[in-house]
Amino acid sequence: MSPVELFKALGEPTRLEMVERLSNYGSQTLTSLFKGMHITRQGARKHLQILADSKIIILLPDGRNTIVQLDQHAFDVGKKFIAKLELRWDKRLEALKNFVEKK
Amino acid sequence: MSPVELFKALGEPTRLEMVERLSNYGSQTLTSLFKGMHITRQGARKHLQILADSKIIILLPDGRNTIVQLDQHAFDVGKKFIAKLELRWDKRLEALKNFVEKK
DNA sequence: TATATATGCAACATAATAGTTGCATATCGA
DNA sequence: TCGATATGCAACTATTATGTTGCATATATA
Repeated sequence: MSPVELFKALGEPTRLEMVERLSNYGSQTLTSLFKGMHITRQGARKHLQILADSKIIILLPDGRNTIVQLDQHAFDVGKKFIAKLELRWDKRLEALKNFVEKK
Repeated sequence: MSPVELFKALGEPTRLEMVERLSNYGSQTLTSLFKGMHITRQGARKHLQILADSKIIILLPDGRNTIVQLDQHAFDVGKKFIAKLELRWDKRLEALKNFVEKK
């Protein structure tokens, strides 16, 4: 999963709220998850598919229900990406500092 | 800045590449930044405006140039968001573990 | 076995996004 | 000063994303 895809999936209000709900209240069925949100079941289903494609959630069919659960490693790619960029940032600042001091 | 806005800004290939370039090579002018990317200057400018609105970069007019630099705290909101969600996740797992053990 | 519940898929309408072209403006340097 | 360079803004187009309605299917449960 690429960082772009992860960020894109999280960069939509309805989807991010779904992720927060799952984080707060744990796994639940598709129907219970979108209730209270101003969207139809089919609309919610599309968002869940996008989150599943991005490996943020897992959709588990269970009889007539579909259980939605957060993927344990949902944010790993994002965390790594950010850490890598911040490391480079720091290294450049360090190099700049050394350069200035040597003058 | 909200997490949604941050993730949305980062969830686009051209913008994410711009952020990576800034991280790798440091601050540079608008023109040097988009060169080599398959996009016009005006197209690039739109993306930079979005990144600036999201407080990921800072646009500094300097004579006829515009210096683009990464904001030092660009990812803070995102890191906090992820940390908060993962903490909740862990707490729920802990509670579940305790519940099961007591049975 | 009916009936209610939970879901999936496809088609469509609308809104948002990405990217372009065209034109205007400002600044640097010979 | 004059040409080259660097930029900004507005209008337009094409593509993508969001969200809906409608219909079909599967599974609980009374």
